[in-house]
Amino acid sequence: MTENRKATMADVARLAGVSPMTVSRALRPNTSVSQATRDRIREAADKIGYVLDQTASVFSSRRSGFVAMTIPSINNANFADTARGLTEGLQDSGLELLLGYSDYDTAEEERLVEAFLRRRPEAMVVTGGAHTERCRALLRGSGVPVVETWDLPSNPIDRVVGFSNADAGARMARHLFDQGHRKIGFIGGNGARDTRGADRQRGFLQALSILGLDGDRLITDLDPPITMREGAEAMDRLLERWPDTTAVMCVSDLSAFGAMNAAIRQGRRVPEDLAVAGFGAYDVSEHAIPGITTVDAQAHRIGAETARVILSALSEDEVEPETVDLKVSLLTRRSTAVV
Amino acid sequence: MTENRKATMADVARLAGVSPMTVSRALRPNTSVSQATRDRIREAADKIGYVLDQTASVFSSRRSGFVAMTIPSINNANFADTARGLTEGLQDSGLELLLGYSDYDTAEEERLVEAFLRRRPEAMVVTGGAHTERCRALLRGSGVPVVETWDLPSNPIDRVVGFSNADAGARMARHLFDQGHRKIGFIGGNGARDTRGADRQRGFLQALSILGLDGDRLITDLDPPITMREGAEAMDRLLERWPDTTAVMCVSDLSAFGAMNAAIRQGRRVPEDLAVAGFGAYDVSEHAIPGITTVDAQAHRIGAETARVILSALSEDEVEPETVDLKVSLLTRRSTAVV
DNA sequence: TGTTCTTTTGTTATCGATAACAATCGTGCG
DNA sequence: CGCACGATTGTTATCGATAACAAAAGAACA
Repeated sequence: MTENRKATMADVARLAGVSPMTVSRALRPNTSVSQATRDRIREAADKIGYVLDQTASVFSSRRSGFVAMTIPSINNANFADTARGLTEGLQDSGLELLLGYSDYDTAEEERLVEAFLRRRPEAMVVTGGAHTERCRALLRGSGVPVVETWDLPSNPIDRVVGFSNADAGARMARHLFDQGHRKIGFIGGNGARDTRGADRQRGFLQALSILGLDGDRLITDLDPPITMREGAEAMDRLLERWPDTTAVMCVSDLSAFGAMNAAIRQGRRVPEDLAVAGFGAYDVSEHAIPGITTVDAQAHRIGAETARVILSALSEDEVEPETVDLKVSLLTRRSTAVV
Repeated sequence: MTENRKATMADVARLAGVSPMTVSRALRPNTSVSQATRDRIREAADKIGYVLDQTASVFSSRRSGFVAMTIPSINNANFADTARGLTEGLQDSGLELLLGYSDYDTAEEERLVEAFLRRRPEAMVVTGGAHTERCRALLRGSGVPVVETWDLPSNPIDRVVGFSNADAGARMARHLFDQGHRKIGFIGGNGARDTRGADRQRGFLQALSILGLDGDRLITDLDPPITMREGAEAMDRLLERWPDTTAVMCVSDLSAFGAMNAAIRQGRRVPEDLAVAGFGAYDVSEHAIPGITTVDAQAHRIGAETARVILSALSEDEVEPETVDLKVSLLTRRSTAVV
């Protein structure tokens, strides 16, 4: 317990009367060590409270045993679900997941990626397809599989597991149109930071244009992450400027919830006077009153598929980098119902 | 880019015409290297796309450069805020934060802690004061500062930055009593897993008892994490069993939101017919209609204080392990207003 | 019993950086 | 000019585990 020096394998080996190499083997699975020896070594290790020095192990074996992932925000149920799916998918392989968050900032992402690469991960997962040039170069030169997620970059670095954010936006525009709306607004973020949100907006506006509608009812000067508060303030501004708006799509469910409740506080009825839609299939959109129409991006499945792609890339056989397009689905709820 | 072998310091050294040691110094701050040499080396490193092998660096210097933290759930705004506060507080020291989540399971926490310790973190942060015996032994024997957070354990392992969950529950019980309620329920989780939630419940019931009220209107068989859905279902069950209940505290804001909206869907008016309160000061409690009374546990500050405690523990001078009790504050909103 | 094959254990070299110490360079000052 | 001292650079040993190869011990069979 209170040793001045931490125990090493040599200490365990001495106590168990074997060589350090045998200790090394005994503490790992799938190694050729007799059960009796293994037990004796395990016991000796426990006795002196030996904890493997993985820093030495990693250095020696050149296997770090982890996969690194950068996400824009740690406090986001969608990315958390993806991380969970990825963790679960990696479990059996013994790979751990290390997470870092970039705060929707590509410069910070670059810093993070570099910090991770210094620790020699066995694969890298990043969110989105927008990165600094240097970040792309670092990832390309890393020599490990790279997976871009939550997006379908036109010029991918390596592997991709995502969906079309533009499509998701377009889907919602058509839905609102189908519900009879012709004066439709959008609340979203400053696209320079949240490029996926910007893609949804782009797809949304493109669809409006195809449908012959104006796309000028926009509040898009918010700084990601767009929270409930930002959604609420944006809705107040939007309705002040364009009071005859009948439907609004928000870049995320959180902002949609804030926006919807801001409208309700103003005395509008949802969906009778105003339809509201979000994105992401967060819990809050299901439990809000009324329930909020949203898009399910299958966050968990993105993680699971990413795990599969990584494991296949790390397998012996030569594998062609793949791009997995997970289609999104529309969840229609009362917030956009025709009444 | 496409080297078959990754570049090492020796390669950079050769290119820059210096010794590997000088390269090592040049790539670290606060080292004695002339500006000219430093520039030349940096340039050479960039040229061949050299990325420091931190696994070797860590091994050699016995400084891993990271602090590990276990949290019960990654998808929880409170713990995310704490993690953010901790990250920010550690930034200047060059320490990174690695997160792992235990899924409200002490056995999983033990596994996580052991995995982290193998990588020799410079400090360990855990959530709560309940751990397996072996986990406590591992942490005690780790030789690094350990901080337990979000709790005030009676028998701490080392350092503590938290608050009294029992107090928080009691505060809310008294508040509901003061608002005139006498038939008060509680919705929470299975205490074996979420011990902090159980502490809030204990404090809550103790306060009710002191106030001379019954504490039997309980729905506490839920499995953490308690989501909006669980809150909603629990409220349905609670109101079916005890229809005359006039106030309910929920173990978290998420469950409170689900519970409140379930009651509203049943036709109850909040707060006129039923008061609802939560815990955690999540965004949703502020933006819900009506706003939900809650307890602000200062999640971000817990992280910031934890960073301070760690840095002080890692400083040269001998420091006595400290316990920081961050008091909570009650945020009263319309969901518990007298009308 | 001796031979062959498999399983178990041991030996040696090595991963890439940095600590600790040594040497050299450069500058200021008497 | 020569000395002293600080700044800069180099040399050597080392961190702790594991890969690769080698040897020994057991098992199987004729």
